[in-house]
Amino acid sequence: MNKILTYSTDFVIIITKFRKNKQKWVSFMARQISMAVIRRLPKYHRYLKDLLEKDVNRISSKELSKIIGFTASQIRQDLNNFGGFGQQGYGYNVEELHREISKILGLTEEYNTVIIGAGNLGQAIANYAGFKSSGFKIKALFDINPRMIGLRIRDLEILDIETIQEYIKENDVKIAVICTPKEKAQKIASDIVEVGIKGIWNFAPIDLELPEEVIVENVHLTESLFTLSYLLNEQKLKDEE
Amino acid sequence: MNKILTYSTDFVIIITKFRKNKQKWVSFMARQISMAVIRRLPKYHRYLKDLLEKDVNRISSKELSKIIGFTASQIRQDLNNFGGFGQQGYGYNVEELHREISKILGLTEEYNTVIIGAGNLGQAIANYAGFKSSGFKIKALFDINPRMIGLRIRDLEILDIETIQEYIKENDVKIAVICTPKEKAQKIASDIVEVGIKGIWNFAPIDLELPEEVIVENVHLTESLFTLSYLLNEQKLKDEE
DNA sequence: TAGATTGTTAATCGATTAACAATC
DNA sequence: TAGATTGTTAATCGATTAACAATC
Repeated sequence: MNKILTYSTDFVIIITKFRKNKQKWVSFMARQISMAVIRRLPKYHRYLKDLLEKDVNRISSKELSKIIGFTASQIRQDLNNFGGFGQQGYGYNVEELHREISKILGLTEEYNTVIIGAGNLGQAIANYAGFKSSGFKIKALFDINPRMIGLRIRDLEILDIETIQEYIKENDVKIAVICTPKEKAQKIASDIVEVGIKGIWNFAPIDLELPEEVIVENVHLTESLFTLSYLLNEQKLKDEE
Repeated sequence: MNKILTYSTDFVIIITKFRKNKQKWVSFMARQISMAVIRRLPKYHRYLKDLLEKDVNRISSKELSKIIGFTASQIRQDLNNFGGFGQQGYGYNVEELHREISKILGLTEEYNTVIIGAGNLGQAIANYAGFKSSGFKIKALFDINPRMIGLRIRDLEILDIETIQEYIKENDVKIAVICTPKEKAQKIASDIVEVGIKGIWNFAPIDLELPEEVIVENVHLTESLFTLSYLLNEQKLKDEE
């Protein structure tokens, strides 16, 4: 009897905590969302934004299927992982759905961010417009090359890599973009995680070894290029038949 | 009887054609290799190169599993899609396997390549070292901005986008890297495919609509960044529990 | 109301993992 | 030879697709 009382008290606490926030509730229930679904979310976000800009205000899974290329069934399954955003007989409200997916993607959260490596790629990313629709705020670049230190990319200063740990602590930086050569990447990653970095957007061609609670998203350009190479070769063999 | 004769003649021709090239034979048999497998190949290639550089000359699927993070079973399955590269009781010869995967990836094929869009990203890619281990030969950059036309990035000239169709035809260009704003990407892609482009490495945040025989490999940076954002948010909710 | 379309369960398909005979 | 490890078949797991009752 005592046990049942305890359980139901816990249950009331949980229900109260999440009543006003369905997304948190769903996350708490934590039927782990598969990476396959997660990686489709940004694409939904992009297509919904396009629709918004065309002043479309409602869309059915069937219509969306036609433009985005997933099956209608998959679209409904995907969205239902996060809540019932649609309405029978009507479909989905484009603006609402876009807003909800923004929230699910965490685009409303802000993160102080630094770019490590101020070479061509680091500079390209510093100027990258894609950041503006996210909560990542670029604060500075870091480089090892004395000739670069002190220079500015737009309104961002290039700082000495030697000072990065201090900077991260003092400026509450949570995210880093790694654009260094692969030889430097692991050491730097370990160093910055030590002082509070929670997530890394990694462009170095290496698989970083870090504590599992640190989120690493890789952009392995070589792997993408080699995949292109494979597919070209395959197509070529097909043509020769 | 006639039919059987015909069949067996065909068979002899096929066998003869492919006797010396197992990879072509396997491709011809065309049990379609899944994208999941294809996208793992560059990672095998990278880890095998690392092993080569460390003068390791043999490795078992079990050992490789430990460093690359796929199961030993998956490694053996993956490799066997392309041929029996291993030896019972011994494992795989690192140098041979690396060479074979290079061939499978088509890294030995050469492709004249152009970069379209000479902004930060286009320049970063023009300077990108990852190309050197592939067969993609960058010949020129193209831009719409008159102030950029005529400038040089390393030893590459920036040419007028207006002249691109002509250039592609005259220089036997087969591959293009698209680094333009998304508004320009579709039009340019259609234009260049018209004059012989076979493959596109697309950095514009749009899904290009092109004939199905054209190979498109997308690098959608925003989608990668938004995935990072999602995972950070998820981790945050976990921490708050 | 009738038609449309969702949310959700069940069926199918494909990819990963396990197991083991073959063999170096 | 005995031990190790592959290549490959079978079992499992997970993701996608189909179907349909609920309901706007």
